[in-house]
Amino acid sequence: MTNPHAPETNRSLPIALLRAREKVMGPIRAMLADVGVTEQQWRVLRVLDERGPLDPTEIADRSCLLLPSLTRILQTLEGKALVSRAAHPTDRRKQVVTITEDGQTLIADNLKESQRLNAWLRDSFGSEKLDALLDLLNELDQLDRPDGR
Amino acid sequence: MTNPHAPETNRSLPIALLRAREKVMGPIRAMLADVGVTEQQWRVLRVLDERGPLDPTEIADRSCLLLPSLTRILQTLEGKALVSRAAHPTDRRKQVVTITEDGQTLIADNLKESQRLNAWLRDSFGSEKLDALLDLLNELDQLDRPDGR
DNA sequence: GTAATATATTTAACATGTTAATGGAAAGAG
DNA sequence: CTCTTTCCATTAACATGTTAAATATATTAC
Repeated sequence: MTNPHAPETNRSLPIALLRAREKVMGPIRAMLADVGVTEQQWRVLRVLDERGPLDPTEIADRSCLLLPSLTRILQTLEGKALVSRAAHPTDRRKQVVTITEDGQTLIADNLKESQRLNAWLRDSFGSEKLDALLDLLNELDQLDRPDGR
Repeated sequence: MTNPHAPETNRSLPIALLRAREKVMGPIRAMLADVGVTEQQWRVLRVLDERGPLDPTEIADRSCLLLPSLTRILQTLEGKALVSRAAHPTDRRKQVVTITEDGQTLIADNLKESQRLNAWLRDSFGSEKLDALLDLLNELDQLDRPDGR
């Protein structure tokens, strides 16, 4: 059974986005499960690794997480000693989150496999189609919603 | 701030799918919140309304939900008297879930607004681009994953 | 017909999504 | 300077996502 889905739901954009995301994330989740981090924890670690120490609000924006979720994720990551937190030097409302050496090691150990999965996607789906898809998704993201939020 | 996202994350397919989904679902969620049902509960009700009584496994497949989630959702919907459940006539492992009149009324009362939001999307994004996007997403969904699952 | 296997659904446990409310700290208005 | 407002982060409460285990029933193999 290659495609068990009814034709009508194939034309529902929310469902199509859901299925596509599951297709892409499945293998990545499997890889991360072996290391003991979730997809969201991985996103946070990568942001911190790429951009250096950040405050939670900026982490949330860059990793597409809501702050309440991020709060819990940072607590988990701190418990695993993959990140550390310090008070902001001037603004005492903020804090500064930094990836630890253990965190950087975890990223380094799995980046190659992650890139291999990306390469698989680009190869099997086609480079032109992948770029076209990304362009369309980014265009869609820039629409103004009817309720203006 | 129209587009606060760093350029590199715009080329990450999982993130792009996440953002696009949020863009499309935001207004729908707002509409459903007024009625007191979640996005997932709405999907279940629509499937039952369109296809008639079904067993949980088929509902899960058609509404893109995992069975443990669906179990809880059906309990909630049954508590709200929007669906009813009965034993399967021949196979006692299965059950048959049916949408109630209240459930059908809820669908009818909100279908027009839902269609209005779909029309907004098609108008503002463009009919050709929307179809192209759906085609690409469906193609992506038919790839075989490298881990074969 | 019984044992082994497979299927349908539920439960459990933990993580995240989502909205609202809270508490503490900075910024602005007067 | 004080009052109000805004901002940052957390907590709370409830719903769902995800994987594994449990339960009950059906099917298959022998």
